[in-house]
Formats: sequence, structure tokens, C-alpha cells
Amino acid sequence: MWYNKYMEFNTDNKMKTDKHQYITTKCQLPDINILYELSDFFKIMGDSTRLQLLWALEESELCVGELAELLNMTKSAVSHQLKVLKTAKLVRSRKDGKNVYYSLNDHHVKLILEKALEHICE
Amino acid sequence: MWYNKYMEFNTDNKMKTDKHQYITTKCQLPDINILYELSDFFKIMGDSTRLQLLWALEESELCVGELAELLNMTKSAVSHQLKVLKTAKLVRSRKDGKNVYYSLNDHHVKLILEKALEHICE
DNA sequence: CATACAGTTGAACAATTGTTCATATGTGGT
DNA sequence: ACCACATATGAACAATTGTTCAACTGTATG
Repeated sequence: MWYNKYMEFNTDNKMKTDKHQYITTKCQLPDINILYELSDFFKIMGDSTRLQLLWALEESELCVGELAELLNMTKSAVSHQLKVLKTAKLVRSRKDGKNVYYSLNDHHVKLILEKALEHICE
Repeated sequence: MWYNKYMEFNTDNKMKTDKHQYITTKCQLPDINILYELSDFFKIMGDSTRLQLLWALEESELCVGELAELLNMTKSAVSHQLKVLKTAKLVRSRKDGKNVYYSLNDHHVKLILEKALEHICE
């Protein structure tokens, strides 16, 4: 007989299909909603363009054009991805004349990247 | 004038399109190949089904049927995802009669999940 | 006001993804 | 040998994703 403290996982897994709007609960034992938030977070990190943007911004704030030149991409593509990162609250923006400067918004991201790097590098 | 120590980012970004086979380098400064590996890792974590599997296996090893019942999924779907996790070396398997038992293969994963949880929970 | 530049946006497209279904493989029991 | 069960596999499908392109907003400058 097997038993597992996370047995209550999918008491309500219809939520997944309709773009799961989470019930915001305080953080304790990982329930299914937390896992949805977690996977959404990892989904955002799971793109090399976005990781490049985050790495670049870890150094200093940069505007869209600079980032586009740095990563050798169109401004449009960069802008699209910055929007994703901003919606996820991973970056913030500051307008200065014609330019919009982006910078990191969350100190956790760096820590997570470091842990993941340890994993990759064995 | 802007400058950034990661300026050499995309000296060779054709590698991205053809499913980037990485040049395995020892871990030091994050170069573009490391970022590809990182994003591949996050991609795998970026699915709630796979996260559920990992969480469940953190407790104890389980076989495919048990996991399927636990997550309320078909055995086929579970098997497919376990294969993804195994290919990524995040789980390992052990055959016992008709059953195949899966367990976590990497201690880093738990640490990363914890860091990410801290981030989610603010 | 006109122009040039910086950034945003939405539609379109190809590419990738996760699940389902049907089928195959392998194991133990009778 | 046969059957029942556990798992794996591949094709098919819908859904999601990232980039490109063209058009748009906004700002500075002449």
C-alpha cells in the first residue's frame, strides 16, 4: 500500500485547462495552485532569449535598442519578450525621453539562476 | 556609451535554430551555451504535470500506475512525461517485476524548487 | 508642423508541445 | 501456451509559443 502526503494533488484539476486563475494562498505546503504558479514561473525562464535578457540586465539597466543590438535581435522581438518579463514582474521599466530603460525587479531570480547553474555544471 | 561583460553573447547564434548541440565547457562565466542548457532545464520544469511528478517522487519512489492514479492522468501520459524527466536525468527508474519504479535522481532539483517557491511566495 | 527615432502592438506564421488513442513489448501466473 | 496486467511507443491532434512584419504611438528637434 502506498501513501503520499501530496495525495490531495488533483482534487480539482479542471482549473488547469482554463488558464488556471489561482486562489492566492499563503505559502505553506505545496498544493496544486502553487505548482501552477511554479510551472508558470519556470515556463518564463525556459526560453534562452529571456534568459539572455535577464543576464544582460543583471549587469546594468539597458534600453530596448541596446538589448536588441546586444542579443542581435529586432527591437520588436525584444519588446515582446520584455513585456512577458514585465508582466511576470521580473523586470521593471523606466522611461527617459524617447528611451525606455529596463532593469531587474527581483532579487530571487539571480539566486535561482545560480542554483540552476550549479545543477547544470554538475 | 554602454558596455556589458556579456557583450559576446551572440557571436554564434545560429546554434539556436538547429536544436543547439552544446559545446561542453567547464562552468565559469555564463556564455551562450550555458544559457541554452539553462533554458532547456527550465523548459522541463515549466510544466505542471512534470512538477507534480517531481513533487510526488520527492516523498518516495512510485511506479507509473501509482503516479497516474495520484495525478489523475492516463498511464500513457505519465509514461511520456517520465521519459522526458529521465532523458533530462532528473529521475531514474528501477524495474521490479511488471512494475517500473521511478525516483528522483538529482538533489539540486529540490533546492531549485525551494528557491523558486520562496520567489513565488514573496 | 514635419521629420526622425524609440518603442509598442496585433496579426500571421512556423515550430514546438502535451495529451489521447491504438498498438506493441514484456512480465508473472495458470 | 495462454491470459492479464504494467509500461512503452508512435502517430495524430489541438493548443501554445516565439519571431517577423507592418502599422501605430509617443517624443525630441529643426
